[in-house]
Amino acid sequence: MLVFVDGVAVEGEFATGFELVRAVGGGAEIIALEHGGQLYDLSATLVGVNEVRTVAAASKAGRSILRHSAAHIMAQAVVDCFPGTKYAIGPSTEEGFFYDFQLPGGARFDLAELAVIEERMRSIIGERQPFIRQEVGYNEAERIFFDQPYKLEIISRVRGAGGTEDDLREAGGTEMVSIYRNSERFVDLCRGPHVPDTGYVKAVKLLRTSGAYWRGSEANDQLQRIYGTAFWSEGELEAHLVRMREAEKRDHRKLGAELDWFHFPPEVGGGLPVFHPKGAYVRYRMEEFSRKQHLAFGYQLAWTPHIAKAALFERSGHLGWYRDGMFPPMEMEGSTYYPKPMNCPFHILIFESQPRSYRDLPLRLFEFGTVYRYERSGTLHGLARVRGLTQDDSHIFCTPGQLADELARLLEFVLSLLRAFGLEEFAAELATRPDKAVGSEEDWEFATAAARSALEKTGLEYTVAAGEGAFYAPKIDIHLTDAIGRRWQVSTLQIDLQLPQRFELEYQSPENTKERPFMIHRALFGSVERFLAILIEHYEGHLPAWLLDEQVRLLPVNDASAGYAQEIAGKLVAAGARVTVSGAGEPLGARVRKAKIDRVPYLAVVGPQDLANGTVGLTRPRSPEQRGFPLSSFLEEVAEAIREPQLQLEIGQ
RNA sequence: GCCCCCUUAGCUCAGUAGGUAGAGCACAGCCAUGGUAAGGCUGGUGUCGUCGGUUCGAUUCCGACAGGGGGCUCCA
Repeated sequence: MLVFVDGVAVEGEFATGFELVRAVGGGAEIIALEHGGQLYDLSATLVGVNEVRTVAAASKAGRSILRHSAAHIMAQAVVDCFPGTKYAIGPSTEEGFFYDFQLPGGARFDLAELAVIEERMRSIIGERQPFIRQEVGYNEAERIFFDQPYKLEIISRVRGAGGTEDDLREAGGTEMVSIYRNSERFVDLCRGPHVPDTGYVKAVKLLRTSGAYWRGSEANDQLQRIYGTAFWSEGELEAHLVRMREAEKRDHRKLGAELDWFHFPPEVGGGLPVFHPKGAYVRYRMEEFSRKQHLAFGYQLAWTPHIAKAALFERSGHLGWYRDGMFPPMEMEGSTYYPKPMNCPFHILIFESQPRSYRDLPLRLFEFGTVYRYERSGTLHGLARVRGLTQDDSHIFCTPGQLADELARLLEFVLSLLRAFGLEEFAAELATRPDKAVGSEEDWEFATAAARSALEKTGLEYTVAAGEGAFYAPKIDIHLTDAIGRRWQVSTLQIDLQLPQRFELEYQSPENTKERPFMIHRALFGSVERFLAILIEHYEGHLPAWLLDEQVRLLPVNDASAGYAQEIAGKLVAAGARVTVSGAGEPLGARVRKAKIDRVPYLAVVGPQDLANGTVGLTRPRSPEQRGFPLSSFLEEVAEAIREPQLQLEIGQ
């Protein structure tokens, strides 16, 4: 018999996955099989199956099998350590796994107990308990789980022919349910698949506890959740933990406070940052640079207020579809005003303030517009998720014929501006028509094709997220990868089919007819606040010198060197640098330490020897110092580092 | 919004088995003029997040609320 394994024909008859894996010369790198769109244990029967795909241990699916198995091991450990514990559900997640429990007497886990549970898990792993799958009827299942109310609930839900995806994942089917047993003591309702035995889980770590309601509803029991993660090797786990610590070190909330850049006064309100002088300076540089580039690239500036009457947002549709995301209304002189959640309606008013000709198009409006959005308190996260944010927002009005080119030049502009901030790794995502969408098929088709051709023109790697578009428009999202490999969504380009229609926008065509323009919404940084957060984390607080209010700090070794320091400062200032001199009021070591904590990009110690030789003692971020560095080279290097980046653009205006 | 955890000096944190608190850093003054991540001495610093309850007495115990953190959820 011929069996197709990953598309390759193999001669033979295989009772189980183990036999097949052996036959194709595979080993532990294959952890499960897939056929008929389902994943199966290696121990599952293969009789009558003639086409399978192997699931690599290292693949995403392979890792979630591992982590799901680790969740079972954790549940067994918890039941061992806390007899009488009821266990609920325990899936794998993006980065690990969790399991929800109800401890006897409503007890909670504490951190010390996690270590005990982890220790117990290691001994279960050491026992190499096999994961044994069985299919049993409902009555049998109810007998097995007689003292597990959550499992019984899942069984009865599945039995009632209902059952959610989660229920099915736990129970495994609607005729029979599947269970996994991996010792006399522990059995769980589970669809699987699992690793062959507990010994496959080479590295496991419990990370934190939190509360969670059964089935996510506060009307239900309150359970205790433990999060953990697992890997195929200690090395991978260690790398993951290092990455977590690294991310923690880069946390922009911590660095923001340390650098004295911003904070969130409770008196102002959650998600509403105030920027201190140094942080405000960085913002100012980011914004001025961006404004300048926009002006050079054919944009015109716009400026619009923070609030507007309800009628505007009714007309734009925001009150219809976005009301829950808006700050509540204010009354004045019999009118109702709302803080704006977006800038587009205002820019549209500018477009329609006068009759427009095709000669006016494309009309590109640009604004740093601060918008206010209601984000639920639990979702706020430093500058990355706020309630008052400044979008570097633009709206481009163009003819249908201009759309594809306009998108292409826009993409290139976006990428070159992001590159100017030292970011290098990008990926795009084209989000297409969702099921629930407005507008004609033809319009969607046209706009999506324009987006696609723009992406292909720039050669940017992109994926298609089918059905992920806004209900009114396809969009292109730009993601960037930071210095430690995390992906952040930044820019978004949306081709709007709806607003021009709602506002009945028109322009006069060359044929003297009235035509409807296309509109492109575009935020480049996304929001200034969030982009700053990304920069802080990407650079670990060491932002490029051209953005900073203090670029050079000079440290005279003693008072006798103060004159030399002042002389150098004068030259640097003349070259356009922002310089401070930290005089000999305290010991040099202390001043050096402070400069490093403040992350000043250029730190120059000058003393009598430097004065005599025309040198400085130079320290750059995260590099060893260089003593006796020639002053002239230092001046040149600083002049270079503080220069604003130049955009590399192929498409002209 | 929901769950769990946390909230003591500007910051990081200790502490009181219920009798109104302490360290380091920071800050101020004086001394020290120092060659690359904390020089020395002296000094001031707190409604122990807020409100309520229990108690002779609450920073400590209980409750509510606020703020922060970790998750969940949501993100046209």
